[in-house]
Order: sequence, then C-alpha cells, then structure tokens
Amino acid sequence: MRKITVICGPTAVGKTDYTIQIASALGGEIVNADSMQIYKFMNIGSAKPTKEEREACHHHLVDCIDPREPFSVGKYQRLAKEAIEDIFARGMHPVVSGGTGLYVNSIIYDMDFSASPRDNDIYNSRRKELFELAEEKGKEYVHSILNEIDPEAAERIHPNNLKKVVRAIEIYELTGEKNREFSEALIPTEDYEYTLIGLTRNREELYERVNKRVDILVQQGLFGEVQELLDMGLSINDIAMKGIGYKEIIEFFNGEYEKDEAIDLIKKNTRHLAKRQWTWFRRYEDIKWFNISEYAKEPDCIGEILKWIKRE
RNA sequence: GGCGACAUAGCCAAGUGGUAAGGCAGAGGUCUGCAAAACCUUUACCCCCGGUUCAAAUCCGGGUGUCGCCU
Repeated sequence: MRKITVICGPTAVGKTDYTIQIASALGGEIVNADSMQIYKFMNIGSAKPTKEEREACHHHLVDCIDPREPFSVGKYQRLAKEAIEDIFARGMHPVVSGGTGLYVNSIIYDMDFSASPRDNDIYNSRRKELFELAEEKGKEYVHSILNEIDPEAAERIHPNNLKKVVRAIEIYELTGEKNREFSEALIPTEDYEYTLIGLTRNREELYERVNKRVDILVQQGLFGEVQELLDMGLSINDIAMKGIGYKEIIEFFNGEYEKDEAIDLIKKNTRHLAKRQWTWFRRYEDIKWFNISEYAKEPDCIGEILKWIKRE
C-alpha cells in the first residue's frame, strides 16, 4: 500500500525543522502544504526553509509560483498530487507538511475541484459585478440573490461573508449546480494511505515563538522584501500580498501607522493565524498530536513520532 | 496642606434616574477554486460605605485612589 505522512500544525511550531528530520529518517521527500511558501520572491515573510534546509531534504512546491499569477486550491491539489506520484515513482516516501488546512484537505480527502468554474472573462466580470452590487446595495442584497436561487446555501453562508456568497452564486450561475454542503461528505482519498501527525506546543510557548520569529524576520529584512515586491508591480490587491507580514508593512509604507505598530500587528495577526490553524486541525479525528513542549529534547519527540509512523 | 477633575471588563471607552453601547486583547467556532483569505459567536457584582428615590453607574454626603493646579 502506498503511504504518505502528513505533518501539520500552527505556524512557528517548528514544522520545517521537524519535518526535515522526520523525512530524512524515513527516506522521504517533502511536499509543501503552505499557501505562502509556495510563492516565489516571498522568502522572508513566509519563513521559507533555507537553502541548507532544502538541500538536507528535497522540497517540492516551495518557491515555485509567481505571486502575480492567479493560483488556487485546485491548482495546488493537482501539483501536490503530481509531486506525490513523482516521489512514489522514485521509491521514496512523501511527507506533506504545512499549515494551510484547506491544502491539507485537498490532499487527504477526495475533493473534486474539476467541476468548478475556471477563470475566464465571463466569470471575472460577473464576479466584479457582484462585488460592486454589494458596495452599492449592501451585502444583504447580494445574499438575497443567493437566497432566490439556492436557499440552502444562503442559509448556511452568513450574509457578511461576501466572498462565499459570491462564490455560491457563481457556482449556480455557471454550472447550474447548487453549492453542496461538502463538510458532511469528506471522504478520505483512495490514492494513498496517510498518517496524520499534528505538531503543537503549549500556547504560551508558541505565542512567544511567534513574537520572537517576527522580530527575526524583521532583522532579516522583511521591510526590504516587501518593498521589492511592490517594485515588481505587486500590490495589496494581490492575494499573496495579503499574507501576514506583507499587508501590515504595506500599510506602514502608506503611513497608516508607525513601524513598531506594524510589527506588533504582525505578531498579533500571526497569533490569530495560529489559533485558527489549531481550530482547523483539531477537527481531524484521525490526527495524532505531539506536544513538543512536553518533551525535554527534540530527538525524544522525533523518536516518538517515528515510532508512531512506523507502528503496525 | 488647599482647590479642582476623574474613577465603568485585561486595555480604550459610551452611557448623567428606568435596570450597562462599541472597539481592542482573550476564548470558542465556520471553512471545497484568492485560505497567512473571508466570516461568525462570546466576556461586567459600573472603586468602597452610607443616604435620597418605586427605581441610582447616573443625584447627595463621606472615604479611598489617580491626575492636574495652587501654596
């Protein structure tokens, strides 16, 4: 049976380091499941693995998408599955690692994005129209449109969640299908078997690590990196630039607040992110958690994780 | 020492007689084509004591504390 290992956990928990050690011990290669590290040029802010780290163990899907190009979960899923097949083909063990829950879902569950509308002109203009409509007549109004065509989806999606409301309308208008409730039908993929590992730490400790890491990113030149990205023509409107550490600095450049305030905001937003990631990963019933804070030494924890992966 | 102002949640803060807005932080949650996104839920013996009143965070007196000014 083909097996993969999936390692997830909140930001700054130490995934990069642990994953490399685990993958190395298993004769594995790493497939990234982090929505920001996948982009090119965003090296500091996304806390990408260093060159040395990437040499220590082969990483797939890191530093490979131009942030100026549109990207999506659908594309991610295709690329990740290709990478996993490629690793299997060479007789290695795929180790998926990252903090983006939706991306992890796309790997472990049988999620089909192919039926969804693709980017095209009609689609984009309709989307723009719906957002403008919300601007003029309010979010409630757009929600009422959804309520006409797909009452079930309307009931499930909060009117303030414009992005989701628009998406549901699009799906109906372009495919004639209703927006299904997917969460009730998350079926594990049959492409391979997976072992789900959750890495965590005590909350206080994680928050300290977050704060410390943000200071380090700033020292490494995060502000300069953001400036370079802006010089490349990226703006706050690009999704990649809405990443934590990027949007706050852009706002600082725009004079919205002081440098220290921007840094504190980055810390705060990163803590919020970690919290949301916990919430997401806690839902996995088949996840095996390892609390790094409970181990005296790193090798102890890694030993336990390897024992678990190899259990039979 | 005297005079004055203020005292509401972890923080900021509205409320000046009818049973405590809001924001931030914190906590919990949602999630199928932008996900580091987008969104939802939730948190109060109103500094203390006494008084007036059917009713007080709101009015009165006294305490305590903070700040400002004066000597």
